[in-house]
Amino acid sequence: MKITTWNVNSLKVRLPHVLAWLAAHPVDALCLQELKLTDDKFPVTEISAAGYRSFYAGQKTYNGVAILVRDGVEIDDSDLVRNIPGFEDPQQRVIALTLDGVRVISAYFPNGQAPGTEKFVYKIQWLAALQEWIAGELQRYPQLALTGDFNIAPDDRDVLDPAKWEGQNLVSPQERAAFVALTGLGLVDSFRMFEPADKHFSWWDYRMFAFRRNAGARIDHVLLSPPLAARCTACEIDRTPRAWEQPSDHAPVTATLADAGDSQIPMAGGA
DNA sequence: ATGGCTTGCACCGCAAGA
Repeated sequence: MKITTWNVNSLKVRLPHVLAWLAAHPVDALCLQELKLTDDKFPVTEISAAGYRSFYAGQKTYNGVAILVRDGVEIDDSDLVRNIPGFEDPQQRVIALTLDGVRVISAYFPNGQAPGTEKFVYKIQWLAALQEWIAGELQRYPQLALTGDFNIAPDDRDVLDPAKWEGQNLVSPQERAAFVALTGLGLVDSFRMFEPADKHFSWWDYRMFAFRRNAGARIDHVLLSPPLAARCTACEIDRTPRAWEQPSDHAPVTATLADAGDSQIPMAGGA
């Protein structure tokens, strides 16, 4: 099973990119963020023609999340969830459903603007609500993938110049503590299972030739619960679409899971 | 250096992103 997260920064503008990328990378689940459109404008027909079912929670102008599921993947949408249960919020930032027994969550974490602002306060409150909800979800769904634009660079390897970033939005101690709280629930940063080096990014500012200079940050993540981490064989950031015409400022990040019962690790005492 | 791009909205300059 392959699960991808991609902040597309307007699905209206990026639909051709999404379709082209899916044609080359037929992943099982594509989690999208920043749709920036209402549900009535969601391109269900085009995505269906590409062989994917659409589940989405949109709103006008801002936010909006979706999960595109490849035809043939078993879907249980009886427990489809939009937004964080119990957390009153008009902003559409979360959608979750269950695929082949795997709880897949597409989340668009608040940006936060800057520490000390109202938006930062909202970000911290949202993070606390998310953590509480995820703790419960892990009880119900041992196989869980929390994917999305986290708007958090987990450590100093995840920005180009840590000294310049110190204390700022995306890297502040409060945000990083929230990320550690999620990993404290057992979730594993799948990218770091395979790549210890610094300067691997998933987002680059549109300005100042940031992509060309690799002046970015790693803020898009696929976090896996322990049973899924045990099945994970790769996590890759695809920089290719960032170089396309009129790109999203984020790159897709894909985690690959070996089939259940098809572990890469040889079984002790096997035949 | 609070700029620098890009998007949506709405009516042409603004908010928001990260």
